[in-house]
Amino acid sequence: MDEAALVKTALFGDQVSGGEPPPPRPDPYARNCPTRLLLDRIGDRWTVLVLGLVCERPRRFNSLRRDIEGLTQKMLSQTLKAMERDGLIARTVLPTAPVSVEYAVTPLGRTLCDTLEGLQRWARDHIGDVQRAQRRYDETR
Amino acid sequence: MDEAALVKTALFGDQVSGGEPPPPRPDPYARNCPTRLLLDRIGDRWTVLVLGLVCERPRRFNSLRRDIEGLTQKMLSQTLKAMERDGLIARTVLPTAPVSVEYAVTPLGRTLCDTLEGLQRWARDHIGDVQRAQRRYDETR
DNA sequence: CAGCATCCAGAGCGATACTG
DNA sequence: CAGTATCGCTCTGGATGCTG
Repeated sequence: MDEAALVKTALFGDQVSGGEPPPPRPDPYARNCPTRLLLDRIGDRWTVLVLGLVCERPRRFNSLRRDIEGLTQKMLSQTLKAMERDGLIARTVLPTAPVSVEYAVTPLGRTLCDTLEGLQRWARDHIGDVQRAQRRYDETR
Repeated sequence: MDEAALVKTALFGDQVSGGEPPPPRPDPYARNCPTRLLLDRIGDRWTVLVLGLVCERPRRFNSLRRDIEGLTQKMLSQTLKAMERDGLIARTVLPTAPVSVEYAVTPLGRTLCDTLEGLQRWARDHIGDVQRAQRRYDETR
């Protein structure tokens, strides 16, 4: 299937490469569009929340675990690993007595965090509207 | 019955209910924090993309279907319904020959779209950095 | 054209137990 | 403290076929 190949290979060789004059379609909504790639990474339930906390100040594993309600150890572990892989946070092992690990935001992570702040503000300001809309919709069923 | 579309939103019936005095903690990361509620709604694979297109100009069903690569009819249908419920888009049936339906952004939806634009810009500008970080990480395994 | 119904594979995630 | 490993369920979402 060409689609499989497309997803795997064209990732960033994207529309920047190629000698094509005008791309047949601009494809802002192609499988490999940056927005989609980003959403695949931060669209999960925990990444944004963890990033928010780590952005405030470096954090330890169990500190994060405690502060995010409902976040299990497994998911935190998994989330942190993925974020480190994405270059959003940096992991540092401190040579203390029972070993402690610190997670700090990277410069790249911080730029994302700044951007996400707009989203968080929108959520605070408008989630009420959304919920009202939902109730209204549900009533007319 | 496709119950998946209407994910039961205990949303605010959660801890907002009841007659509890003052929340012992401010809980910016509680289960019902606005950011989490928002992410639960737009964190899926399609909502943001659909919103982006509908924001440009009102769109018809199959128009959206064609322009978003890989989007199936089922998911588009599901996504549109949820977005309408959330008050982000409005659905209008036009009395044409073979019936056509238009989806237009609402004022609320537009404010969200404006906010999301920051995200899309970040994605365009930094997704390359993320991918480079991933490769670097994977190589050191 | 604009959907709905059904089937089911796989991802996501919580619960639990164990380790250095 | 900071994780890893495994099990099993739920939910997402793709494929396919049908309707007004």
